Amino acid sequence: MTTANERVLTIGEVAEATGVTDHTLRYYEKAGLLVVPRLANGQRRYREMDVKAVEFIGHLRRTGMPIRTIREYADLVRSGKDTSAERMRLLEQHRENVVRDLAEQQKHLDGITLKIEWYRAAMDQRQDSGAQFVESLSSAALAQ
Amino acid sequence: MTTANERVLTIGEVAEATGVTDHTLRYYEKAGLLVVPRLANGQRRYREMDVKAVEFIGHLRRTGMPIRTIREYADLVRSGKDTSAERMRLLEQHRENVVRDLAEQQKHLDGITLKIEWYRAAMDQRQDSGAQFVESLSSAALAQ
DNA sequence: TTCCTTGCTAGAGCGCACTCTAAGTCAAGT
DNA sequence: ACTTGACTTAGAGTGCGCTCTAGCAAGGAA
Repeated sequence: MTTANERVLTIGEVAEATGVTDHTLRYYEKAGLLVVPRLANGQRRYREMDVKAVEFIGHLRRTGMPIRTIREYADLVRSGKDTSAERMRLLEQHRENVVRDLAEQQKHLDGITLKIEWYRAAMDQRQDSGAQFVESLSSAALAQ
Repeated sequence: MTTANERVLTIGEVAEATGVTDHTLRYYEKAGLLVVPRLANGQRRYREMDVKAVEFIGHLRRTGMPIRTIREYADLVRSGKDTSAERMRLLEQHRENVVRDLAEQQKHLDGITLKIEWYRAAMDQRQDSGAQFVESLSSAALAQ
């Protein structure tokens, strides 16, 4: 079922390929996110699936999933039992969180955009009608 | 120009109103994000504009602007000079960063959604055709 | 008066996710 | 034989943004 002569990568090659430092790769492994096979001398050799796992961990991390939750997911994957339902539930829960966060960030971004537009209006105004406007602008900038 | 009898709030009231703890409000002040007037006995009294500032800081923080950058902005606001152009530039720079981050997060979210759909397909498959599928599912879950 | 609440300061502590250091192993190249 | 470079470990250190503690002061209610 498994392909016998799979191409394997050193930790340095995986770091290069994924943009995750070798330090962090070891850290992920120690944290239980990965289990990577070793040579007799102890060196790690990453299979294609390990690299894919690192990439998927990237998706989870960069959407704000904490290491400990990724670990829970990884534990489910390795439990031997069929935990697909739980894993799916965990991912769906996370997706909901991310969608909510994105919406919230968008709202905060709108607040910032409004302020930028206010600045632009203020500066246009000043160009038309002299420096008078500047005073109220200064005090209002963090406040308004 | 300034309204004389403005309503002022204690730190506790501002904490209540903004959802930022009193500890954090003091921390923000120490970090140079706020300058809040005091009573003779040293207690803070927040004006309407201070509360607005806290809220705007919230927009910046929750879109990932570091404290030190918010401090730069606050310093510009308080510099006395007309720094509106710089302030606007700083905010626009931040907005660009946020827009880029949001797009990137969306991409990572898509990767997660794909995996969820893969699980759903796998589970549907299993329902149709027995447990055979489960094996490959387990090993592929972090990898695929 | 005594208690309770709310405030103050300086500074320590925390949780997170890395990030780096020290000291060593190993294999290949010159 | 020696150097180089990539790897190994355990564990310390870092940066960020809070978060909390200790010890004190002031004001109002019972």
